[in-house]
Amino acid sequence: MPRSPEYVRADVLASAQRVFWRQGYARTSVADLVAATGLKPGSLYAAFGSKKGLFLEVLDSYCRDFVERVKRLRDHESGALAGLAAVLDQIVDNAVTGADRRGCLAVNALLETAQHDADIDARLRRHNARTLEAFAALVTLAQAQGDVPVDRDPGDVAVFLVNSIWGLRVMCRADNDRHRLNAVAAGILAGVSQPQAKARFRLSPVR
Amino acid sequence: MPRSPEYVRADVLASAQRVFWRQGYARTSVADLVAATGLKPGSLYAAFGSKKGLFLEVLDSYCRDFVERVKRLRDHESGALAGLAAVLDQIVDNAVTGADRRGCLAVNALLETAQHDADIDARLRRHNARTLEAFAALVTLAQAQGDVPVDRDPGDVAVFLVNSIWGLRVMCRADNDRHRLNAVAAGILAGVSQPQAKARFRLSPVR
DNA sequence: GAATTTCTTGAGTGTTTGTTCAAAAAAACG
DNA sequence: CGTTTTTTTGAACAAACACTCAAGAAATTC
Repeated sequence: MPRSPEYVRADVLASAQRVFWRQGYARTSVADLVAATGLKPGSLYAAFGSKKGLFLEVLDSYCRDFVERVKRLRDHESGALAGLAAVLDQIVDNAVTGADRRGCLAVNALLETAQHDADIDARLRRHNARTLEAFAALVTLAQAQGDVPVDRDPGDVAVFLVNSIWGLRVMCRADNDRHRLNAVAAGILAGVSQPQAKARFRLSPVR
Repeated sequence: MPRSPEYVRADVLASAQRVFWRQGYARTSVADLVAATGLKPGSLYAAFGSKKGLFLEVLDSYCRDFVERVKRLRDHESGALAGLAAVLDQIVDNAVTGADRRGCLAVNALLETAQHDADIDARLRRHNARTLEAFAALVTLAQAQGDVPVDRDPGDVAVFLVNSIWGLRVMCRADNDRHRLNAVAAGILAGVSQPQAKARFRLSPVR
């Protein structure tokens, strides 16, 4: 007896993701979403509850895909570290050619919205934790492959890596000089494959 | 014959900065600014032209202060690199204690607004360039002080540094684990003081 | 102290926002 | 084909938005 929806949920999410990614959360109006998805307001609200509900679902699928891609780096033919290098390379290349100046949806959302919304904040913190785990596993593999010194803590290397990549996502939006961005990528890889360094300065002063 | 204003422009900018910093550009309404500055809409618009005009002036003063602070690191008593370490330390400490979860106004604006506004974008690109210059000068000094290998290009080290700091500004908003953030800071410092590394992977593939 | 110029005030502008709802249309089943 | 159930539709809503303006207040100059 029931009528089945005409749209495919995944398609709607993909369209909405494009708009949110390009414009950010606040600058995307429901009218924009209506235009992008082809769904009228009523259908959108029946399916997702609210603009924020739709955004949360978009964000979830983005984060899932992201971690999935990181995990897949383990299978890179030239080794895990080479896979990582390829990713950095792609980020730089996209930034320079201007093909993708949108940065990372998760990073954008973290800075734009997370502080004002507990739901979004919680998701992004969890995403960050999962990303760290995935990178730590990647580092462990790279150690087994002889590309990362075994005396280094995989968690420490992972957090350095993720930090650098978040930075690259920001830097790409203020600078598209290939030489400079390549220097960053090279610095990151060097930082990963160097041996454990002794701390030269006290890092947690008592206050 | 003229009447002089009752407010002090610098005070108004400082109040507005606090609000913009905490809430971002889009989430800050003119009503918020009226409440924070004490100026009624009419006076605000007479003085700054528009909400965006006020924001641009706030952003300019923030960027000026920021670069100024970086330049002042040259005078640190234990050397330029130690000054840098102290800054990283302060960022981590603020993030952990929760005293300052606002991040960096410039980074926030870059991700929230720059792509949609040519004026803001231009300012932030210039700010990025000036920041890179200031850090490069700092690196050159640190080389003279024996804390950074002299075979490294100061510009390359500077862009690595700035990239890492932008990353830290992002990471701090998704994570406030002291151990992890300290690992990042240590990784950055190690990355700066290590000798020139040979590239292990090709970084600019032809496409 | 009168004249003049600027600043202050706050109600009011039209627009855009996210969201709702009742009616119409369409699919699935007996 | 008719009944039932769900989706689709688009007009309409109140709230919030950035911004304006005319009138009154205050300070400086002559």
